[in-house]
Amino acid sequence: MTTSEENYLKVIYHLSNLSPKGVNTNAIAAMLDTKASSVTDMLKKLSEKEWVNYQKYQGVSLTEKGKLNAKIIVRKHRLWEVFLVEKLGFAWDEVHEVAEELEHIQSEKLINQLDQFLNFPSFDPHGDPIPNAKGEIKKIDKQLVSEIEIGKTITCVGVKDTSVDFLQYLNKQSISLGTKMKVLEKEIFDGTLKIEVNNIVLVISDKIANNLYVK
Amino acid sequence: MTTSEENYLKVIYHLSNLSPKGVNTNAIAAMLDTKASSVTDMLKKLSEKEWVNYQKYQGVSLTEKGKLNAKIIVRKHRLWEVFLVEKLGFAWDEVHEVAEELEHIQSEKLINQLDQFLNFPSFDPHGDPIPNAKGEIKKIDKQLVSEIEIGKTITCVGVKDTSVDFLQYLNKQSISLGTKMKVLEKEIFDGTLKIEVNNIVLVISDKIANNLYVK
DNA sequence: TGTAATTTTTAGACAAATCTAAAAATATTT
DNA sequence: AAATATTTTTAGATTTGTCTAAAAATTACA
Repeated sequence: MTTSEENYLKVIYHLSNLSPKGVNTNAIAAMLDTKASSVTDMLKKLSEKEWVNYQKYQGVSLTEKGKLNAKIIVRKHRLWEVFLVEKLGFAWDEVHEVAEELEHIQSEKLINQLDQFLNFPSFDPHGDPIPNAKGEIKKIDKQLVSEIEIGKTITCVGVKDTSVDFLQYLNKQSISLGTKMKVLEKEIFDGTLKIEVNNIVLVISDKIANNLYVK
Repeated sequence: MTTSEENYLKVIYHLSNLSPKGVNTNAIAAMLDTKASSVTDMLKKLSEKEWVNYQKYQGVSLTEKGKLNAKIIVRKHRLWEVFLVEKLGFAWDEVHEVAEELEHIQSEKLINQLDQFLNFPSFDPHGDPIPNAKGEIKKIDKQLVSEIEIGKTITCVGVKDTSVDFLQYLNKQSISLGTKMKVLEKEIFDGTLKIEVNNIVLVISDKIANNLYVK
């Protein structure tokens, strides 16, 4: 499997959660920062290898084989992220780019030994679940801050957006996994929230509230 | 720098030690398992980037810039080998292939943090020196077993050939870095040696004796 | 439901790294 | 030094993944 093929499978896997009936060519192109025509070419190739179900103009979905492959790549990505943070002292906003490269290293032994070395972690530094060697994923129930009712005390367990900008915003507010907070007030007009974090009252936009997972 | 360019630089670097006046096209092709014509193409490209001194039919040598780049790749390769053996429990005959992939990951921070995590090792699992971040290499004096005079007691400090076949031969004889041995007898006719290792008398061919470093 | 807008695909081209086959340069041998 | 052998380079083709521009299909909407 080439690096390019792996990137396509991973993107289709992630987009499948949002549009389960079929992923659009343009959506894939946007995620991979490439052109729709390039996506079409690759979809034909992936289809021949039977990793995706593809019919002209109808979007794609992963086959079982393709889904397993995708999960293995996600597994590798997230395990490397844990390694970078836990062992090499990277911050959670510094790991993505490097993990994008490391996830393509081909060695089953490497990844299983790494898993063991890290003590079989279930979640990566952004709170996302790590598939096991069979591709099985342990799900936890989590909600977006925007869905929490007023007065509840909650704990940060993950982020939906893992962009550097968002993570660095959270750094600035000293919010990380495990941080406790309380929803004080909701503004109906624009979805703005007032929350208490680290003994400070913070106003967060609906965009923030829609990208922070809590329990 | 592409993976392919990095592989060429690394090979030219290693071959330069053997033929300092200029590395041959065919020698590079043999090392990279490719054709001479492909090598010529790449040499032109490397020359344009000023990483090698190249004149048609005259062989190549690395420029200072090229040599530094090559040493950084060697540094990465050897640090990853240490990681695989020390942290992930790989054997010394299992690391080469994976390190060949890992050496191409592009992140200065990654490699310097890894160096620190491993406690700034000076040698890889085969006894080869690890260049520091500036490309400086600590040399130790070591000799081939074939050069040792009869009666001397010596310690294994490295291997010249790092092929799986040779390393597994050494495994079979329980020879690893740090193993002590004594040269008992030399056969003039074919260079065969009798040595004492692990309280056993062992007959080794001149090929073995020419690939095992001791001190 | 027919027209316009959008999405997707096709056709043909390009860059990187490789290959084969043939030509050119260098090295070796007699 | 001429003939032969070897090494290296050139010329032209191939593969992978990408691109642009145009055509085709689908979707939106008036």
